[in-house]
Amino acid sequence: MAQNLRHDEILKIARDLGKVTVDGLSREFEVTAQTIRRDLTELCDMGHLTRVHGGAIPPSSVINPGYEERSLLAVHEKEAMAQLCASKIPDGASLFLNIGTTTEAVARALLNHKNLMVITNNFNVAKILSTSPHSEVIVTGGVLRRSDGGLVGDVATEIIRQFRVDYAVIGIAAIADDGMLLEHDFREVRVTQAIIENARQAFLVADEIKFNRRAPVRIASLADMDAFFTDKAPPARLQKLCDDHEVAVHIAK
Amino acid sequence: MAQNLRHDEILKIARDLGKVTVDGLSREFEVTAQTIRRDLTELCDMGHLTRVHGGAIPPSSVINPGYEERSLLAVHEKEAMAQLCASKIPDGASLFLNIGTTTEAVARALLNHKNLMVITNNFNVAKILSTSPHSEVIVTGGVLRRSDGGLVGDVATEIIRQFRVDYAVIGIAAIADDGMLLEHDFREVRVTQAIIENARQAFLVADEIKFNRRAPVRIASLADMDAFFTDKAPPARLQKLCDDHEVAVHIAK
DNA sequence: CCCATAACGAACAATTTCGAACATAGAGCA
DNA sequence: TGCTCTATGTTCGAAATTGTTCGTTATGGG
Repeated sequence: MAQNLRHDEILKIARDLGKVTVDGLSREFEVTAQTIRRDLTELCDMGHLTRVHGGAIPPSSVINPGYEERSLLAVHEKEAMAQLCASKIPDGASLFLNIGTTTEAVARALLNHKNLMVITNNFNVAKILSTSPHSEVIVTGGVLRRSDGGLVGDVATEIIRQFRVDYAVIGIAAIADDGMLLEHDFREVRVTQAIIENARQAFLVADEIKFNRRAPVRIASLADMDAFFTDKAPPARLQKLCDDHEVAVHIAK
Repeated sequence: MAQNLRHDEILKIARDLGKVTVDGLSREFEVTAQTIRRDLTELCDMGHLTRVHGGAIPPSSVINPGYEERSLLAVHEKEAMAQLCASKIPDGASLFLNIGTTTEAVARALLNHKNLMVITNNFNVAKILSTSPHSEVIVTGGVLRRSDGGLVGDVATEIIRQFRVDYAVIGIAAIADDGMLLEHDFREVRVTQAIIENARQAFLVADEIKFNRRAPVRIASLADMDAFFTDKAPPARLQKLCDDHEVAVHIAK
């Protein structure tokens, strides 16, 4: 990885000005445009810049601050899982969707459903579904957590208890070996538990990554779910747990 | 993924000013209007802006179909009012913002303030302010009303009562001759009243149009406000009411 | 209601930028 | 010295962007 002399400087300029141009840099460093293009190509491959015609800009500075990278992880798998999950939810159903990028994917997959009633503490889910004229969206209150669009706070629990819905669609941070569902933030525990308690059926949606992750806060057990949507066959122990507790396992594609 | 050198900057300008014009941008970037039109078309296709005749505005109301068709003129006046109102709110303040497109404009004008704490039952306001890393946003829960992004429901009142903030920024549907502040939906009455009660100062923001409108539900009186921001001098009777009750009247431009 | 004006979008031409391939220069090393 | 390796310059056809023109469509004023 031969770090180029210009690279640091280019990044600095890009951050200062919000952009760099091939032409400007080639004059600045007194090299040919082609050399600058090669620099920019490398910097973009490393993810430090985004290439545009005529130059480059810092990666998605306005388009979607920070959040995008995480949601880009395994887009296709998430999409397929979400579609599968959505296909099990009929038109006219009422449902909860909790915090997490996975549930956002489900929200997108539900855009063409009709007459849904969706209750969510996920600001992004509300944003997505608000574009569909077919469904009613109810948002729980709370502090808006910028990192993931979560609405955090106890009021959510109260609002959720006012409903008794058909489905709960749950996304989580990690699944332990023994089937424990885990989250990072203890404030979400009660909310998610309330969601599970007040739904007739609970669907867990979690991609393979969650099998190998850790998180500190215990929310519930995989055994409490009615269905489990994922993208790869789960480890044997989890599969057995599902079999023992009659949790339907759906693997996308 | 057809990103362009100008796109990022156009979005920034649109967010700062609440609008962009084809003419203004073509001068700014020194390219022809047609090129700017192409840029705007792409940004709109990606959903980052909403096109209007002569320019584009942030899609703060993807939800609100009527709003998109309004002319840039109205946007401009609202913007001036909003800027004026925002200028009276110091960094570090806590405030309520209620439902209405006017308060959305104020939210945009507040984007560069630091360390604000904003409590709102306006989904669009939350969306706008969530892009700023400087402020904390708290949303009340409720049913998401697609027509204007309002969060409707009684929980809002409860949440609001948990706070005692510095400023309440109130937008309303109409002002009667005698200074009554009016709304269309009775469900908003208690929420807005709670907002006024729990703020040290109440700011009313309303453009000229509101003087000549009618609405059925009484919320409060202009006399209860501490300041009134508008874009044209109000009718004599209202002006007198303000004078009598020490309501500061601020007329934009 | 009609008209003048501005804004719009499509099509085409002119220009700029891109990336690949190849050439060149200099550094490091046996 | 002769060799290799890397960074850079050069050239050129392809692709993308931009400017121009023109007929169509909104908007605001009489």
